[in-house]
Amino acid sequence: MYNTKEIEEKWQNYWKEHETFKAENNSDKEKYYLLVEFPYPSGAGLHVGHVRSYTALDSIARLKRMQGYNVLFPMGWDAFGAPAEQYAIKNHIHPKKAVEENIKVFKSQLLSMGYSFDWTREFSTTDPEYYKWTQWQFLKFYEQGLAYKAEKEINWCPQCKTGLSNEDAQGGVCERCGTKTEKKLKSQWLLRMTKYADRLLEGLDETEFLEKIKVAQINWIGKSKGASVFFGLEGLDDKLEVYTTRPDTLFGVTFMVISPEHKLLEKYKDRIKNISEVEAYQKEAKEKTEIERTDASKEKTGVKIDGLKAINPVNGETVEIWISDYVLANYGTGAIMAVPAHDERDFAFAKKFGIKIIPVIDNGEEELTEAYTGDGKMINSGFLNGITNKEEVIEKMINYLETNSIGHKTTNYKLQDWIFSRQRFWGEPIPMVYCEKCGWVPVPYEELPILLPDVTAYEPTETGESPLANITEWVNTTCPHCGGKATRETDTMPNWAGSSWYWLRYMDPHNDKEFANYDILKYWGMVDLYNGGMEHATRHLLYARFWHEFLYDQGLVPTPEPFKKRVAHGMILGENGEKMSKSRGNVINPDDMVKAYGADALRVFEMFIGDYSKDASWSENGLKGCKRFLDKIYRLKDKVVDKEGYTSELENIINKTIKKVTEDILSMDFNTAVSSLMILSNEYDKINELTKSDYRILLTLLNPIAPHITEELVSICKLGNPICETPWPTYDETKMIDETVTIAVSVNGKLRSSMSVPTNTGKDELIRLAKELENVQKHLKDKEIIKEIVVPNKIVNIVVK
RNA sequence: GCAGGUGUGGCGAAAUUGGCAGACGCACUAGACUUAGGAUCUAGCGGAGCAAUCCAUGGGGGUUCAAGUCCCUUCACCUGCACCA
Repeated sequence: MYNTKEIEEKWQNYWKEHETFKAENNSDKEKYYLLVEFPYPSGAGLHVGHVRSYTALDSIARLKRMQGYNVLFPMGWDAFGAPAEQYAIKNHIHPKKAVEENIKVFKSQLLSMGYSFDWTREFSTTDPEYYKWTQWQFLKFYEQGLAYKAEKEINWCPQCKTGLSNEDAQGGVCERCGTKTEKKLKSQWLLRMTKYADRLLEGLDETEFLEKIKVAQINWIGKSKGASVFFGLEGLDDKLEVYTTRPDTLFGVTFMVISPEHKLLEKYKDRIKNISEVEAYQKEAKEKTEIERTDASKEKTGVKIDGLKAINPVNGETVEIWISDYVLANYGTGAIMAVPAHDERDFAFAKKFGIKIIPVIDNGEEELTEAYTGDGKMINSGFLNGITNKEEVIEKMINYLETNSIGHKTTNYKLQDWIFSRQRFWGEPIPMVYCEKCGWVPVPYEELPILLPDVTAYEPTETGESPLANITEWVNTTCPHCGGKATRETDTMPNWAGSSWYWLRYMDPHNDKEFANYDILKYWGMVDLYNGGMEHATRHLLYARFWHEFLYDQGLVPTPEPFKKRVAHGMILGENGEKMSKSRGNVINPDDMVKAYGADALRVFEMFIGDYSKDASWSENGLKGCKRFLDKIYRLKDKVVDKEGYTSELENIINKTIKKVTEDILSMDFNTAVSSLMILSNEYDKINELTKSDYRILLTLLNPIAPHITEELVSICKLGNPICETPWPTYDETKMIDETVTIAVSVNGKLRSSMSVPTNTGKDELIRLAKELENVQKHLKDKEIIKEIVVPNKIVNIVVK
């Protein structure tokens, strides 16, 4: 009937030649900034999941443009990092080359879908012109003391042979390869993200993120309020600091627990009589994976330290110190005061090792069978006895701690500083130089970018060093400070670095003086709508917000928060309802679908497939149905006669459909937008003649979702200028009023009949008409009418007894 | 365990926010046209019943003239986080 490929290429060329989708940096128009997460140009190419989210935002972009907005809808490539590097290693080509090839494929696939990206703003994070500014921003972090090098126990992936951030090692497994991570002590660059913990929490109020995304971020930041308490060490002029959220239970402390990594153990090695037992436990803990260690259901283990005892500062009692892996080294102070009566974990530990349990909150029971965590009257607690209000007790205790200098109020976060070093070749070199004399020295701004060398070996090394360490001619340099011999930092940045500011570069992508001009940043402001996967709710989104808040503090960007609204698309699952994967053999290649049914049909189908935010299973039959819908629209052209103005009997539904489609696309209810267009086309199908206006409005409304075929039909039928160059239609409320409405009539709430009456018929009249209906009379017979309810234009309900 | 979410035909889903449950599409059934049909058109399509009618939105209870929608309770599944002191 028609050749989709020909039509699609024709219009894709038209848009390119006419620069239809170019966003203007100097414009009087109101701006609208739509952002989709830029993809990794992996060897696998475009996924039908990409098609879903890109089509969604593309249709909004197209509609907004027609509504007169200056729309920024850019696309680029997030090409540093492990996937690109592994692809290169596997295929024995340089990552740079691999990235180039993959981008080419990816881009041609995106072009074939007809997306309205402004391609003049395209860049890759691996372009030296781009990563120059990533390095530049790192130097800013360093200048402000927010980038620092520290010896730190990090998550190490033995498979990838690189360190990972906490965010990349969630659940104790490497996010890339699924290998269980190990703990490894390494000197690392870190970004002081903890300094922004509160800002990252407060900033959420300025956004319209989905609730579940906000919750995920709040949980990850993990703010908790409590107190630091200093326990004395018996016979020593030293203290053991613990963090607790329940200082009110201090009188219930019967032992202390420190993590196996706690520095106290090294410090007082000589005093500890059972040091070999302690060391054996430390070794055991180290060899366990994070998963094994943090399995809450497993039985508690631990060793009592013989030779070190703590003194409870509120009652002077001596308590034993234990080590156990249920206390984590990297949270709080790595040490806890244990209150077995009121903490489940401490309770389990005390039961196992026969430690005494002293209740300090009265729960009314004789015997404690489990930790009591509720409210109650304070007992066994000295000056706190008798108080029942928990908040009051906590406040009293904190006051006591502070006046006696044995503790103070503190806030704690689960969020930790961002581990920013990767022992990898394919990443932005960290622009730092190490000099024997001067220590770590930043590379001067004018020397940026520090380019990655062109070499042949980029496999990770066995030693845990970056592959760059082997390239001596690159590593050896002079100190920018003293001019003496120095070496470059050989670790590279994590691949989250490039994606932590890319939306800013899109606004001013060719600027070689600054990462982006401030006035231009000010014009575009915040990203209005940012779409991406749920998997980035705590990582990319947290890093990006942190980075942006920092730039704001430096006066480099105009707003504290980067993204106004964040939405997440549901996954496209395989036809069998499982996640698409090569091993399951249920992967659908968008290229094949475009070839068989055309880009428009694929776009329509993915919008029609279901609720945008929910997962949906692929269905080739569903796609065929959407192709049939487009074919039907194509056939409608034969009914078009040379007349203008809407056919009067269609006027009502046309106006309703304009309203529905406009609202649905903007609120991302794409499935119902498509369905209302199907309904409209079904109406067109029922009549013999269509005016040019009738046909054009249908094509216009469908255009954001199916841009090629609709433009082609406007052109074939000579319906005027291309849709993309004309304004989006408005609707006329007065034309949407129906002349007659169908009223449902029920008796005792059960539907008995219905009637067609003029719109806005009065209540009394409706009741009168309703009672005349045969089936209604039948149900009213010999009954007493108690109540008559009328909802105008909707329903009549007669209640009888 | 905590947090967020979802339960509606054979399937994907709608439901103007308390007012005719199942729009639209898929699959299926019957028929028409056809050398042919993975094209098109017509009709049907939650269950039971010849019918009037009855039963149906995970289960149970409640509010109401009226509940998929509101309240209580319970079950199932998904997705995060999880020994965070």
